[in-house]
Amino acid sequence: MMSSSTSPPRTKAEIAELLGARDILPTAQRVELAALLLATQQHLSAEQVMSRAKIAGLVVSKATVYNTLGLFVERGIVREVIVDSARVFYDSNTDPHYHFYNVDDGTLGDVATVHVPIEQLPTPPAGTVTTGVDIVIRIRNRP
Amino acid sequence: MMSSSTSPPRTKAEIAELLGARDILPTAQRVELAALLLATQQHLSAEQVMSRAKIAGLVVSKATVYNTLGLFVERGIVREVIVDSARVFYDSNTDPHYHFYNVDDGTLGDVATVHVPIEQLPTPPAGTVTTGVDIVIRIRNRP
DNA sequence: TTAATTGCAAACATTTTGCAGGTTC
DNA sequence: GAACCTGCAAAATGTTTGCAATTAA
Repeated sequence: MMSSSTSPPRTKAEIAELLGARDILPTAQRVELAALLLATQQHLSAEQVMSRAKIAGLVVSKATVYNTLGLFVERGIVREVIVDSARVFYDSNTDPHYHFYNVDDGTLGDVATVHVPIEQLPTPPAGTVTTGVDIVIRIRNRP
Repeated sequence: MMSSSTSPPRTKAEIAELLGARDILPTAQRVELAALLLATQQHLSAEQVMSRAKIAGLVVSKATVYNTLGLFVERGIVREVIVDSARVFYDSNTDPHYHFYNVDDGTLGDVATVHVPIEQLPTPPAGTVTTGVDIVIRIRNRP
């Protein structure tokens, strides 16, 4: 199984291939948004994605940014991070890991799973299955 | 230090006292909302609080529910739980613990900290301090 | 009586949706 | 050419706010 710690796809062809592998029709907007998102390991809100797209000269509407981010989450291209009721963050690192969330900045940082060794997980309630474990370490700038 | 696992305050006088201890003026709406919230250990969204208040025959506006929940969070009467981008949950259990989140139901369950033994926490980035650790175990109903 | 609180409605921010026009295979 | 995608604007959600009327100490 390939890890997203592999160096990011660089060419549009590589990105188109990556999208195709997840049954995503690689339209111009999707390829460019994926290129933007996957360029580095990062955590961006939808609004940040839009502003970076605009800065990069991309022609994408707000609706398409939201639709595309939703599709990318559904297909495992990026991961949703829920730490703040005000907005969703999209994480280009889909490998298992946890997060620091700076409530002063509104910025996210990665925490490798090895840094939070968990001895055991509780059994989920009867009739349910565990689909994931999210750990958020909330931090503040020191006064 | 008192734990919220103590049996809940029952009388309005007890609740008023509890609010007063946190420098919250115990108005009728606040006392009734606190009584509703603290009756048992539970996880309610603002909308659920409003609907239960209405069912209980309370006279409270939406603005007051939101203002009061915000105040209660700030003063440690209840705790915010962020697991879903669509709404905030308010947890009447303020003792340290983690959560199951059933994404099918939108329901929360408690997980005692002893059930997720963490050997160590990572050092927060320079210039920051850790203010809390949230763990959410996402579950789904078995197919 | 003076400050604090409430309620209503309007404002907000984020995200979703309907639909006409454009694109892809 | 059939299915799918995009963009605009409007709608939907959940939450916050301005302000006049009410209540608390």
